[in-house]
Amino acid sequence: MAETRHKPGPRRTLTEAEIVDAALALLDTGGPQAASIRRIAAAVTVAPNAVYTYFPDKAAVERALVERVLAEVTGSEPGGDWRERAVTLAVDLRRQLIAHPGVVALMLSGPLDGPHALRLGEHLLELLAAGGLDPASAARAAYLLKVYVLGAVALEVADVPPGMLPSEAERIAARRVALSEVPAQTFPRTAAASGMMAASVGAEQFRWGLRRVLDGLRAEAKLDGLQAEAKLD
Amino acid sequence: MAETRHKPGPRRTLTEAEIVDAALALLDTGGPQAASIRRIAAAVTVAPNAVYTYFPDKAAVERALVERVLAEVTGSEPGGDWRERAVTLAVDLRRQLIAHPGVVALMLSGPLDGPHALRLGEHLLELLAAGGLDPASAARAAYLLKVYVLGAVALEVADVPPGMLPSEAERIAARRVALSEVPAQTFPRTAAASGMMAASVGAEQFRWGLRRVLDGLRAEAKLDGLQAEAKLD
DNA sequence: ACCTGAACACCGTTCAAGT
DNA sequence: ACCTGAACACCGTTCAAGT
Repeated sequence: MAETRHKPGPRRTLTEAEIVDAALALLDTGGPQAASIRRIAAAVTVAPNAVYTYFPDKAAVERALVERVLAEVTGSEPGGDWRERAVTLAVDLRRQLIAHPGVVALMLSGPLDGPHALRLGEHLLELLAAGGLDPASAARAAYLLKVYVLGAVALEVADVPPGMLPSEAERIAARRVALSEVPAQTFPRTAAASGMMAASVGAEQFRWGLRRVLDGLRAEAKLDGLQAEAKLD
Repeated sequence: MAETRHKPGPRRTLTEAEIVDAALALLDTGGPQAASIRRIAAAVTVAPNAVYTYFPDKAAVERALVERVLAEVTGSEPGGDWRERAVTLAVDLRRQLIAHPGVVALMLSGPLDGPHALRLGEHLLELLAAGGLDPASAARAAYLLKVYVLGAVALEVADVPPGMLPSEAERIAARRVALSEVPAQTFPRTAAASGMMAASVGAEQFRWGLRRVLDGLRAEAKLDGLQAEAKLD
């Protein structure tokens, strides 16, 4: 914490990683408006424009932020049922994204073409192929799973006020309150559903939905399997 | 187009709807950065702070924008298979959101609790109940369908550069180009999948994924049906 | 190459004042 | 109540200059 005042000149005590770490901390604690270039620079005790030595623009910092978070998603070990492996990967990805709600919006604001995004996509395709899906089915299945995970996380995170990282119990409680304010006479089913939904929002609801999606894919995979066998005959 | 210069004073020629329409046009043609309070005000030829007579802050304008777009989603008529009705509703919602890509980010940046959002949610619950799903199953199924539609649209729209409203063919071509740049030696499956994916992105892929989700729900619904019958015995 | 101070063209929002 | 001009505290980004 040495309060060193720096004159202009080469230092290179700063790293891309340090900047991204500072940006992530700001995003987590203060929401998107706290993750400005100027505040990031202040956090690493540097002039605002010094950031542009390391990143061409703010979009590049945001891409690095997404990659930073995706880097910590490991994936699943080979072997075993492909559906279980898919669940493991999806749950792991969800946990990481829920821990950094601000990053979810960044993921959906541009193409997911960074190295770690591609690595996870490749991992998923690999896993599906190992489960016996032909390449075409695996490609569509991987896309569907990506849609499910990102959609579920985005909706889960949408209610979270920026800068707050409440526990799952707190998020569920907050949702319960929000849904209980729905006028029951105009939206009776929505109001009635609020009680059941609130209890199942979160990891449990996520796993349930994921199971439904995988059930839907299983039928497709079987069909493809039959078609493949038919071709072999 | 009379270039009337206005002195301060009550006019009330301006409406909330006019402001929202102007904001939507700016968002569609220029992306999120074009939909600033100042540019919206300029579009309706008014001083920037005049907007605050109609909306408390920018977030309120954004909520109105979401409602404006959701208002045009009709839903499906009663009768017929509930799965077909769900497809109709989902496809209708997708078409409306794809036409206004900038609104998708706004939808995912806060709770979807506006009147039209609630109306569509209620419509979906109604449709599922008419199909024989018990309230608890319908609530979870509705949430899953919401996740799928919003996730699919968000991913589809993520690549679209702000301000461009390319045709579906153009978006498919753009995605093909983007995916063809994936290094094939490090991500072989992703590179291989690019060819198949590119052809199926868009409305066709959307319907396919929706069918998978509905297939997954069908198994669940049957199970619930059996449980309900068992209870009646 | 790396950093600074200063400036530019923007933001959202507030305030006092005019009708 | 509705609108204006002016101002405030911010942005992202660029530029010329220093080491």
